[in-house]
Amino acid sequence: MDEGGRKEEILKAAQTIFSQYGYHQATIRMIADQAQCATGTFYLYFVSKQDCFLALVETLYTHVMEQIMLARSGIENPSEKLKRSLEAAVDVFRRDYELAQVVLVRGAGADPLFEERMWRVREAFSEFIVSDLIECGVPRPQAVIGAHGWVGALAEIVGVWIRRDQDLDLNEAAQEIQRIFWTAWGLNDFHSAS
Amino acid sequence: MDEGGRKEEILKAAQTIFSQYGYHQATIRMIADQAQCATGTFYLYFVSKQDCFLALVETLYTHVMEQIMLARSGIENPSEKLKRSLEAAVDVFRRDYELAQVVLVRGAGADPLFEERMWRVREAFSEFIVSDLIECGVPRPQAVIGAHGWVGALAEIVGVWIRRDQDLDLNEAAQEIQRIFWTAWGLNDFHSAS
Amino acid sequence: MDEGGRKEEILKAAQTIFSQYGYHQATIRMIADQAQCATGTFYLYFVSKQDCFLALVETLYTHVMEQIMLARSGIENPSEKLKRSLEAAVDVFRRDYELAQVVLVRGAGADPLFEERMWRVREAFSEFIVSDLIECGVPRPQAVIGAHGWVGALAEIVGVWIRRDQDLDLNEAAQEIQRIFWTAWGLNDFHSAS
Amino acid sequence: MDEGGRKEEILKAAQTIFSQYGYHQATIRMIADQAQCATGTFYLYFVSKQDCFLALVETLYTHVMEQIMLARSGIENPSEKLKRSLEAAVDVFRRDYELAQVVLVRGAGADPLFEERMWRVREAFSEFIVSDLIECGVPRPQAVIGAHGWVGALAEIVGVWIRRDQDLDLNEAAQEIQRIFWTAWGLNDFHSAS
DNA sequence: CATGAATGAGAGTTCATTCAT
DNA sequence: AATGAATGAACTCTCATTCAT
Repeated sequence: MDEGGRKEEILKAAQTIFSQYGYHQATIRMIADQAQCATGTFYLYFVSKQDCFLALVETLYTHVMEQIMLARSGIENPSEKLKRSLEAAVDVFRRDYELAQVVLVRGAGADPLFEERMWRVREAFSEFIVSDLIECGVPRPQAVIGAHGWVGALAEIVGVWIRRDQDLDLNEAAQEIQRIFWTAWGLNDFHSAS
Repeated sequence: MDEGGRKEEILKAAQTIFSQYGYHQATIRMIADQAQCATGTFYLYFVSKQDCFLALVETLYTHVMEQIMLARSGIENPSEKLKRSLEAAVDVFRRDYELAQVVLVRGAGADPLFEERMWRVREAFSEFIVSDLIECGVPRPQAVIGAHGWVGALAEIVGVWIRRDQDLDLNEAAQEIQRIFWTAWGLNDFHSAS
Repeated sequence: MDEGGRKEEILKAAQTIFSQYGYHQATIRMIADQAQCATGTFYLYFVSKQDCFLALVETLYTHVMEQIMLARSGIENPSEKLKRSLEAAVDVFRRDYELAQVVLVRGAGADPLFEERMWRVREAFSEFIVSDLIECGVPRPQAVIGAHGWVGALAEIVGVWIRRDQDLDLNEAAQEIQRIFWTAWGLNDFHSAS
Repeated sequence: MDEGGRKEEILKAAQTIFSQYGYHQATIRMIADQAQCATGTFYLYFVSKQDCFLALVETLYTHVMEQIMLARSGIENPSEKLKRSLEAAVDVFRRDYELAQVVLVRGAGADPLFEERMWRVREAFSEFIVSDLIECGVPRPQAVIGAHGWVGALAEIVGVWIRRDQDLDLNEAAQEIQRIFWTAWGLNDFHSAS
């Protein structure tokens, strides 16, 4: 059948509501209304409000990781891999606009539990970059700091993009950020991949 | 001493509680307990929970701006001004550890009102950087993106530093971030100012 | 039976509690306890405590107006219409003992909003009497004052009746009040309608 | 000295505040501000908020009774005594506008305790009228009901007068009410006293 | 599976009252 | 006598969660 229906419907509704109201302002009632179901139905698919929010965080994480893996497959050159990875991540944010808003903007101070999870995601993402940078010849200490900086820079850009209702070319901005870090590390094959 | 100021006591307590629990998990009762006063006393000094939180946000903002102004006074060289501004900001975060945590980490998704306020602060900070960069000869479009990226990178570094309980040299990291952006824009007087 | 209607149950409980304690001494918990439900349930049916109280005021108002309309239907003689109207009103108070107590006795100084509403009701009732009196040939200025006086006299009688736990023949008293005003205005068909 | 100062000042302030906001909306703080003293000072003169309110009720009661006594002194004719008593009472209300508002309008549903006191006052006033009426030859049962009706009618008129900000000739209205009851009881010396 | 009425713990907030100064 | 900062009990209202249907 067209199963996968109900839970995904509710997740979609939750995403919309959370992105609009934030975690605490959003109520189960709102989500249920948006999903056109009863509040009780929500609890058939999710243990709690938290559980549902975390599911969204996981979804974004999974999407990002999937796309990154896809973008890297078959590429040997480490700087090219890194470049494509970042492009893939930004692409996911651009396509999953609402989801990115929920996780990157609304999730931050919502709850210590989410923060924990979100930081693990960022950390994971950073370590990814770190290993690529090391392969590119950047010494580990600088690579670690640079990776965090890069993640932060990207998140800020995405945040600005979301807040300004996309009145900013996310791709262009992401490329400028990339150029900055690229130049700083003397990775000279920058223009070959554009 | 004499006063010490009841309001400051409560602000200090609020800072501690908010930094530990986040805005929504924190309760007025917790704050009052921490400040060793009754809940009613809290309301002698603050109109509401929100009001108190915003007061903390403003405090950090004021501290940062004060220190930046101080660091810039008498400096002519634009890249030197920029460098000192950022160092001053990072210094405030390092000294006001808890406060930075409340505002930068917990405040984000807590409430639409706070988000609004925090983004305005970040925006203000960015525009600061933008004007210095332009003075340094960076074209405006790149300056804008770069400034946002820089703010994001710094915030992330501070976030990591806070989360890891300061197990990271914040100064060193901030300098590495600075080096990255500096190099990317070809600002060659970097070492002359150290 | 089936329902009985949760809302009606709560209204009944509120009526009992309000009549006993007055608006401000009554708490939502008292009402919920009386209605044998949780406090949250109260808020499924009423927006606020005020809303619930006003609902009771409206109920009495509606009952009175309904019965008055019924009593007047098909009657031509203006003094007869007036007489029957007043009897109908008194009848409602006698039957809806508690409700009358809530609205007429407890509602007065409880809240500016209620006062406003209650005075509008009394005003409406007065204007009713005024128009009948004018039809009976009483000049408008006297009719207006007389109508207010009549309403006040009746309210006082009902108040006394309620306070003395009905140890007073309300009907008899109302008729004596009527006789007084009737005589004063020389309406001589008094006995023809008894 | 000009003692009698402080307590009377606070009573005056309380009267103003209670008349404007009603018993429950009024706060000790408001009264203290109006009296230009500290909240603690309030409690030097009154045991509680209730105590202060009751003092106002007593004040009005005393004023009314004093004036009535004065108006009756030396008068023999019972209907004349009654007439002058009522005129004296209405006069007090007219002069002590605010106080009348506090007691007659705001005090009603404020608190079971006040209601109790207020009803005793009204009862006392009624019994006054009753005894005069009996002297005038009105049979006791009718006199009792009539007296209550009269009190109610007067209170309503005063209420309307207060609510409409005195846009109504209170004296005239009171006289019309008097005429009504007078005529109803066949007291024919009405015009001799005007 | 689905419902949505019912729950009740717990939040923010107010304000009459006290008491050290 | 006068102060006003401090108190804390008690209130109204919210909303995540449950469960009988």
